[in-house]
Amino acid sequence: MTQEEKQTEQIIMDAARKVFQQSGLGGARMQQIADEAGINKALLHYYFRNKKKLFEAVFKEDFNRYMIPLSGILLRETGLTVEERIVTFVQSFIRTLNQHPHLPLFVMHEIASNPNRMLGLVKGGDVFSQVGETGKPEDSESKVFVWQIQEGIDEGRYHSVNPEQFVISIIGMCVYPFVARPIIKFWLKKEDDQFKDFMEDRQREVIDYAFRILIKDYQPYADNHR
Amino acid sequence: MTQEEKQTEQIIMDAARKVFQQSGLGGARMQQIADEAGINKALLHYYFRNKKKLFEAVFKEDFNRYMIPLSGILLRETGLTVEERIVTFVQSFIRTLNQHPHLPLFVMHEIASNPNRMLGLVKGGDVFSQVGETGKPEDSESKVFVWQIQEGIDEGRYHSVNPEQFVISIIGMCVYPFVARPIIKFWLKKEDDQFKDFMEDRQREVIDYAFRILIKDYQPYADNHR
DNA sequence: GTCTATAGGAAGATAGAC
DNA sequence: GTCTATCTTCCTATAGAC
Repeated sequence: MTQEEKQTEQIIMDAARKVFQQSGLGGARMQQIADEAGINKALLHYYFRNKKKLFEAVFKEDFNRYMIPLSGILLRETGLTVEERIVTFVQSFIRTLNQHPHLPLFVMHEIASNPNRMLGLVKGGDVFSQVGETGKPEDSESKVFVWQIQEGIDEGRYHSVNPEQFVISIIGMCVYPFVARPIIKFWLKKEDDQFKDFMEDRQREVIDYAFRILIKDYQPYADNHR
Repeated sequence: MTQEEKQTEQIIMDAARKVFQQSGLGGARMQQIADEAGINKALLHYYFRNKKKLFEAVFKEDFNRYMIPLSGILLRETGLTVEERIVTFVQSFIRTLNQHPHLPLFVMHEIASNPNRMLGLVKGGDVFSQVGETGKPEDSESKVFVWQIQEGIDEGRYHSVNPEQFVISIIGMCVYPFVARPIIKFWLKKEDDQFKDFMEDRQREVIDYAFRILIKDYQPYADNHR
């Protein structure tokens, strides 16, 4: 693949990403993508054969480049403690999504409209995939975090949360504002810039919430200084 | 409007809802809706003139019947305390969405793809709408909950959270699992029934989290009994 | 009110020149 | 590799019979 090919291919994918994120697979128009890329409709087919293949290329790239690494912070075997995972995850997650605010809704919507095909697409580089034995058979690597939390509960350091519910809550607190972005912008009367600032502040806040939910003697720094 | 008209109209809307929720406005096909309703394509146009109008009817009904009342529990002036609001909201919300799991993603996605038109559609019965003076001018009724929380913080009963961030967190913890339903089902290896049970359990858990984030001397019942 | 048949147009995909 | 022109398919929407 020459340098020029890669460049055009990338221009097309960026244009396609924009249109697909706005309109979804069904609603997107090849003409609109071509216009956005400043090229011709026929060229889209030259590079990607058809609309579905173009979509899958975009989706796969998004999922693998962003969703997988981010989930990995929380779920994969990394040697991090529970607390480190939470801090790193929340910060990386919100910062990344602040750069790509349309990503979550796009990914969620397309997975929902065809779970098997979409989840099938990303198998292989998948955080969820069943990998080798970890001494805890019948379960996947993606449960390490869950076990770590359970351990802390058993040792009496943590409140007795349901680890799976807790994980979903952290992710939810981070993702939801982006999914509901237009509503929140409307409710809080914020423009794009202000929303971004609001989400920057949110990092501290969510970490604080997560720790307060989980850790038994948690005393946030802010409590004595606000 | 006769009884029969209303019935047919409702059949069409139910069919349309199903198809729109699965495919979005752009991806939905009038033929598919007609099939789903067990009637003819032409009849759709007889009742709703065109696709866009049919879509708007469905969207508006969903939003007004479910989203507005639910948000109202949390946000509107009702005489409830903060604690009562949280308990009622989380329970109603999760129970309702357990009946209509596709609702949030549908609503969010369509608002995102055209915020002005969609948010315009629901103005009037809107939780966000600016209504009469409440003694706190320049702000809307939908901020009552925020003020209540601020009051509790000032009185030293609550931790010093950012009230807006806190509200969004509660909603996020409730909504996110439904938005990410296929992924979560996949990750936790749950079927529809098990997911439903998981969400039933989640009610207690989220209320617990919310209280632990907010209330200074919160001692959950479960802590002494698990 | 409900159907069949079809007009009319939009959008994906291809052929072929350059 | 990139374009213009065109084919073909599919879908919305309407006309008109019953």
